Formats: sequence, structure tokens, C-alpha cells
Amino acid sequence: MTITRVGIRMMVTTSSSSPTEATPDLVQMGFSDEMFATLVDMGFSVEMIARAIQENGPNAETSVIIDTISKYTSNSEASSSKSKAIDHFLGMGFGEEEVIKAIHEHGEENMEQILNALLPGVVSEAQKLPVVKEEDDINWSESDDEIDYSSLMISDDEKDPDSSLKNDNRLRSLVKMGFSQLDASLALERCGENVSIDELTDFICAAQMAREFKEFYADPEEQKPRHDVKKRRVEIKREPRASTDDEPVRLPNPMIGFGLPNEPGLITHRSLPEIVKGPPYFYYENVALAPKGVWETISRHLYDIPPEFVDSKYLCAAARKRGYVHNLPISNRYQLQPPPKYTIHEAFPLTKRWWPTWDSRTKLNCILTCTASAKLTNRIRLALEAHPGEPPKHIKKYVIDQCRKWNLVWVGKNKAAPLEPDEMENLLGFPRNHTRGGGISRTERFKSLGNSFQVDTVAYHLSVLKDMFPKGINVLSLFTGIGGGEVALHRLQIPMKTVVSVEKTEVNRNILKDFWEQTNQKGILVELDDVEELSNNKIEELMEQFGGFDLVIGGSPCNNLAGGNRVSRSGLVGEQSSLFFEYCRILEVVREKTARMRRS
DNA sequence: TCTAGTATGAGTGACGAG
DNA sequence: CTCGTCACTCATACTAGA
Repeated sequence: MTITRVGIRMMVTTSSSSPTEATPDLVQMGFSDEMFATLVDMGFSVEMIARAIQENGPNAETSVIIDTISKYTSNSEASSSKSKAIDHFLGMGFGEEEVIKAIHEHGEENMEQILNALLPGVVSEAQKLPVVKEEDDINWSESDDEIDYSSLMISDDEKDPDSSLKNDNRLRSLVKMGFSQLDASLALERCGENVSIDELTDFICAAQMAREFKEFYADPEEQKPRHDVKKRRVEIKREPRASTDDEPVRLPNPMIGFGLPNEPGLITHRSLPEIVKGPPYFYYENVALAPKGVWETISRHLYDIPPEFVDSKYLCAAARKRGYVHNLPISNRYQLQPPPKYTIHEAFPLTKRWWPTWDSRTKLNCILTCTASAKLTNRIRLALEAHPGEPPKHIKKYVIDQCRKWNLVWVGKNKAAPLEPDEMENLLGFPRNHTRGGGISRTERFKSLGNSFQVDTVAYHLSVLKDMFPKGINVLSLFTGIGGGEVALHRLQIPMKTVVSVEKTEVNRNILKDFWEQTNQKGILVELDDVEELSNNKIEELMEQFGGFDLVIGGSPCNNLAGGNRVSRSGLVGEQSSLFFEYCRILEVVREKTARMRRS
């Protein structure tokens, strides 16, 4: 859970024989994203992984690495590392101290006894908050009804009393962990009686993922509920240990997440494991079109919550395909008013006059960090001027391709131009001049805007917080950028009591500070400059100072995930994108501290 | 030293023909 | 089902000039 790029680097560097050697990079080491994710997913600590690679060389096969790490654990040499068991239970949301204590008492291999020891701590919570699965607007529950429950229950006639009792306990344990009775029963039935609790939880998570992806994201008209659901379950049965790796994330079409108001297919309820129900709420964002396996990893590290993929073109005039993982409620969402302009011509009326009839675009593509050069727009002008009247087909194609690629709009006869920064601000839902002045260069504005949230989209998701926090909200904002989340909350008129913002770029910090002052915010703004320096102790101090955080919001760097990167699109192990694991670390600290603060 | 301008593909999914 | 085609993508690195 708390894997950091820094951690890997430090470990590898310190164990290197040559201190002057350049810091080895995971990629340079030939260490693939998948391999890393697989090992982490198996519960091995980063230290162990790094050590095993050092020992076996970068080109060693995964199985060799695993063997080596296994030796470490069997030799009990992992005292300084978090064991698989610790990671496993931390991943379930138990506190570190409790976990270590329980493992010490029962031994690392007795997972069930550890779990039972841990459960009383949450039982009271679970009893206070009985597991009531929210009613699904989609007919998942209906398809449940089709299942013959009696066949799932273990009859005393068929099973020996011990086995029955054991399963009964497991069923209760799973329910206490936040899974529905149905899911728990199904898992017990499908996985058999000799599997451990963690295998059962894996099975349920995989089934939930499969179910939610299939049903939440499928085109409503194309849904074939119970037939397909049953089929999927049979498939899972063949691979009871199937993790989410084996269930690739599919991007929905249309990419509307849980839906939009006044549009067909709106979903207003979903079931989340009890353990991730907020507060604290969290909201994580990144590019939808990441390399294969990335979203599976992200989802797995964020409590197996399926990402909500939304293309902002359904909310404004520019595309922005993003995935959001959050534990926010999804009922009673509402859009910001006034809604943004929906088409290019509405957003930029002056372009209509010059828009060629053969350019059929009504929406712009994604706003990126770079813009077209003057040379390019001049080439377009020359090409069109060479053919007065309707240009030939190949010229049209060239021009249209370039317009799509560089997001050009028509600002004069034969004159295509890239968007100006203030036009980007408009499309992204920021106030005019939000990024202007204060020492920021034009290029930096493009870069900051290209890396930002689309405010209307984020605000639509965050709107559910308004009724929940009428007196205001404490926000921990990671990778703040130009403050898309803060602007969204402000435009939703949700008072921000406290915002602790972490942002590395100085110009972006200045932008947020200016915004804070210009909008006469009454709350406190704390600006920090590096997530890696936000230690666990510091987080807890801040939480004690401000009374905890209600929302942890942020989109970690996409540099190594984005399609536009031709140099270092190395996935989640990339230098910048690996900061995702910092998000996980910080979120987990906030969650644990919140739980402790609520208990005391 | 800083800024702006410019060139630099590949990975991925959708779609349709065969 | 496979294959080819198409469209799209929160970018990086180098260079020239102020």
C-alpha cells in the first residue's frame, strides 16, 4: 500500500556497490510495470523486491524473484519489512498497530485467527452501521433474486458439522468486513471450504469488479443482465483466485461514468465495501487512456473501487477522457450553473463566421500542454490559399487532421489558430485570467492548464458534498496544480474551512494563493510543496490542528501514462507517475487517523 | 539562464471488412 | 475471429535567440 518510488530508489541505491553510480531506474533495470505490480500485489514489500532484483539481476524472471523473496520470508529476515500479512490486513483497512499485535499473537501464517482477533475492533462499527446494500437502480439486485439461494447454502446433511460451523464463521466474518451476505455466500460456495479468508475476499472483489464494470459501464441498451452475469460467474469459478489483473478495465462507451442528468442510463446508487464508505471521502483522477494494466493497479490500490470514466465532452465543448476513483455517493449529483457551452460554436461564437463547411467538428479534442506552432498554422494558410474556393480532398484531409491534432479553431479566412490560455480556462471551467499574471509565462500557462481538472466534471461529482457539509469542509488537496478541485468546491459554494494543498510547481502555488485571496475565502490555506515530504507525522499533526480532513482530492502526475509522451511512457513505475503511491500512502494515513479520531 | 518554438511516434481502442 | 485502418493522446528534448 505504501510503495513509493523514493523507497525503491533509496533501497536500490543504498545497496549499490558504487555510490557514484547513477540512481538505477526500475525501467532501466528492465523491471516492467506488470512485474512490479504483480509482486506488490502479492504483498511483497518494495525492500524485498529491490533486494531480490539486486541478487538475481534485472533480467531475472518473475518466478525467480518470487522464489528469492520467499526465502527471505521463510528465513524470517524480513523484520524490517512489512510482511505480506501486514500488508494484507493494512490493505483491508485495519490499523497498523492492531495488525502487528495480532500477527505477533497468532503467527503470520494463521491469517484467519489474525482476522478474528482484528474483527472485534470493527464489529462494533459494523453493528452500528449494519451492512445494508444500497438499492441499485440497475437491476443487479433483481438478477440476484433469480439465483437459487438455497443452492448456495450449505446444508447440514451434506456437510459435516465442523465444516458447516467453519463456513458459518467465515460467512459472518465476510459480512462483518462489509461484504453483502449474497457475495459472501456465493464466494463460499464457489471457492469451496478449504480456502482462506483472503482468497474469499479476493474472489468477492474480483466478482464485484466484474459485475460493476459489466453493468455500470455497459451501454444500457446493450445490457443483457442475468444471462451475462451468470456466465461471468461461471467464468470466475474456473479461476477463483482471479485478481483484477485478469479482468481488464474496459472503457465505457459512451464515456459518461455513472451518467449525466437528463440523459438515459443515469445510475444513482452503487454498492461500496463498508470499509471505504466515507468520511474521509477521497477523489482520485488520472488519464483514462493509460497503458494496459495501469487502471487495474490504481483500482486495486484504492480499495478495489472501479474507476468512473468520464469524457468531459459530455459536459463542455472539449474532450477530456479521465478516470476517477472515489468513494463519494452518486445520488443527487447536480451540475454547476450556468452550464458551460456545449459546442465549439457556442463557446467561441466568433469562430463560426470563418468555420469551413467541410470542418465538421463540434467538439474540441483534449487540451494538452503544448500548442501548435506558428509555422504549422502558416502552412495551413498557404495550403488553403493555393486553392481558392473549395480545396481538394487531400488538402482538406491534411488541414482537418492538423486541426484535430492541435485543437485549432478558425479565427479568420484560411486562418486556423491554437486556443489562447483564456479560452482554455473557459473550456476547463476556470474563471477568466485564473492563470494569468503573477509571474507565470505563457508556456507555463499552457502546461498548467493542460494538466488540470475540467472543473464542471469534477464539480458534478463533488456536488454531493454540499448537503453533507453545510458548515464547510476540510480538504487535503494533493497534486493541486492550478486548483481545479478548489475552484469546483468554490463554484459549488461549499465553504472551505481548511485547504492543505500540496503542489510542487511554484507558479501553480501562486495561482491558488491568488485565487484564494481574490475570492475572499474565509478559510485557511496551507500550501506545501512536495508530497514526498508530507510525512505521516506531519499529516497527523495537520489533522489534529484542523480537526481531520473530510476530503482527500488529487490527480497524480500522468506524465508516464499519457499517450503524448513518446519518451518515458513507462506506466505507474515512471518517475512522476509513481507518485500515485504517495497518494495511496497519504490517503491511508488520513483514513487511519480519522478512524482513531472518531473512536476517541 | 530563461523562454519559446519545433520536431519527435507509439500505445490503445473502435470499427469494419473479410 | 483476425487483420488493417483510423483517430486520439493532462509530453519530452533539443535548439535558437533574447
